[in-house]
Amino acid sequence: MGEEVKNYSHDTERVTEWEIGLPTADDLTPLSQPLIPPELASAFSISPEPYRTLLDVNRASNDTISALRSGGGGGGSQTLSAVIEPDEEEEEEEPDRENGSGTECKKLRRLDSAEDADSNMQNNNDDPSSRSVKRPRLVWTPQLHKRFVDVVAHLGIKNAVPKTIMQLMNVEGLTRENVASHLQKYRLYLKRMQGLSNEGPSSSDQLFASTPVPQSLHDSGGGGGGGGGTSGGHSHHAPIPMPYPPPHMMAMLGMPHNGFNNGGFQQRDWSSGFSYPHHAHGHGITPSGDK
DNA sequence: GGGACAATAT
DNA sequence: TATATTGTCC
Repeated sequence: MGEEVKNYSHDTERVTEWEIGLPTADDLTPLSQPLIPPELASAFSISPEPYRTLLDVNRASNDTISALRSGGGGGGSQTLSAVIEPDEEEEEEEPDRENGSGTECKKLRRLDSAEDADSNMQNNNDDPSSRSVKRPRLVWTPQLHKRFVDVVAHLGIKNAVPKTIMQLMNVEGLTRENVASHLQKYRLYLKRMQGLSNEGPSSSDQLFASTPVPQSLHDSGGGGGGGGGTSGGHSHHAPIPMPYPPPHMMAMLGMPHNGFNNGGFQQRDWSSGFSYPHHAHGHGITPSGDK
C-alpha cells in the first residue's frame, strides 16, 4: 500500500485523510479488465463486453472528469446524477481492520436472471416532483453506518432522534424513516451490548460489531437494560449546529444491478458501499427532490 | 406531528 | 437476513 499515485492530471488538492482506508489501485480490478472471466462468461453464455484497452478506459475517465468539471463546476451542490469525483475520498481512519486473511473474498454476485416478472406498476415516473416514486431500499454500508454512529455519538443518545440524525448525516436520499428504522435496530444492539456488558461481539450484527460504540452512548441507560451498565462516566455533547464536514454525499439509488456498467457509471462515494441493489428500473440514480 | 416500539411485510 | 412499513401509544 501506500504509494502516492499522482496520475491525476487535474490540479485538485488532495485531502489525504480521506484516502485512508481506501483500497489501493492494486486492490481494485483494473477497468481494462473484464469483470467476468472469459471462461465464466462463456459458461453462462454471456456475451463478453467488448475488450477495452487502457486507452479506452483513460479516455472514458477523462470524459467523465471533464464532464463533471464543466457541469458541476466548482460549485458546491451537486444534484445526484453523476457525482463522481476523480479523487478518492473516504472519511476517517479505521484503525483496526482485522481481516481474517489476506485473500480478499471475491464474491461473484449472481443475478437471478429470473425475469423479473416485476410487475412494474405505476412506477414509471420521470417527474421528480412526484414523490410517489418508490425508492429502493437503502443498504446500510459500514461507511454509512459509521456516519450514523458518529452523528448519534455527537448528539448523545438523548438527542439522537431520527429527524436530527437524518439532518446531521446530511446524506441525500436518506429519509427519516430510514434512520428511524436503523436507529431502532441500533438501540436494540446497544441494549444487548450493555446487557452483556462484556465484549462478545456476537457473530451477528456484523455491521454494528464492526463499529465501536462511542462512550457517549453508554449514557444513562436508564436502567433499562439491565443493570450493569458499563462504566460511569459520560461526557455529553450538546447538539452541535454544524457538526460534520458535509462531504456532499449522495445516496445512490438503484444502481443497475447488472454485472456490467452500462453507461459507464461508476459508483463511488461514501465508498463503494452505498448501493441500492434492487430493481432500479431505468435510471437509477437520483432520488432527488425528496424532502 | 413526531418519536418509540412491536409486529409484520417484502 | 436486512430493511421497510404499519399500527399503537405517548
